[in-house]
Amino acid sequence: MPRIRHERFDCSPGCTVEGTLRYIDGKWKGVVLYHLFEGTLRFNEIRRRIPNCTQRMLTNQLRELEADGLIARKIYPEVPPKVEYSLTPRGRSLEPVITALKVWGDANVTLAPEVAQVAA
Amino acid sequence: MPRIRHERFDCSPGCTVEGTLRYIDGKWKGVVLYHLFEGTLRFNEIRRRIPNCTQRMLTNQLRELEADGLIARKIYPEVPPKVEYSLTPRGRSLEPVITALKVWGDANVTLAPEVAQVAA
DNA sequence: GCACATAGTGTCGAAAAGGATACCGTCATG
DNA sequence: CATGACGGTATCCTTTTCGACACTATGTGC
Repeated sequence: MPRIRHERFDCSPGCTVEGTLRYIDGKWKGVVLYHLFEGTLRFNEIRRRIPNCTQRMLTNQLRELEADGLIARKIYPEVPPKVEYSLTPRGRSLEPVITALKVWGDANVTLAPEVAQVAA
Repeated sequence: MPRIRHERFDCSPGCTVEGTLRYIDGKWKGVVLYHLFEGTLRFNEIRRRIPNCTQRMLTNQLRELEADGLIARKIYPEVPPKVEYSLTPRGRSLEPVITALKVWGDANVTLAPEVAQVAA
């Protein structure tokens, strides 16, 4: 269930800002979208890219993104199961937003020391 | 206390995206920032602009924004008390991000029917 | 027969976020 | 004397979020 920040967006006038946040808020949604910008991925491919996210949480986040019309879920009736996730046009339209977030973050977010070291 | 989305931003590679979200996540932060883009405001001026936010929550959000270096709090030693809030340069640098969120929201967020009616 | 991969679901519990309400001191006004 | 504006705190409680862990079904390979 998505977190309902405000039942109605009556907090004027930043309301559509909050409205957008509602879509990408969720602990792993930003990262999931980020990876899907690169192309269609299967469930476990996403999982391997986000090792800190539990299976249950990933399923949750994917379901919410799907319910919000940002990603598409395609099931192949095979065994073992095969499910592919991809962005919808609406989801892809979020790219400038994610990019803006990333640009600011690259300039302003200080990584934890040990992470910065790994990156260095 | 700010919501710690990840203790360390090791969720690569969308990490700085999440890092930015961490700053503007908080039920009323987006709206508060939005109002402060227009200029310096006193506590109760902000309060009146966001009637659905309780006093306690507003104080919380302002404290977090201040701790994150996004807004400045200036206290005038007067009585009755006077406290002014304004954006720091770092806070102002978030404007393109908030704008990106708002642009997407304006295009993609459907307002609740009764709110849309009022706006019409 | 056993483990493994796939893509999940169910249940439990801890922690965090957020809302309601009451309270604080000081000064000005009526 | 009571009320209101100002900028908060303190306390309590509920809701939401999230992580841990176990469990499911089916088919393949050893």
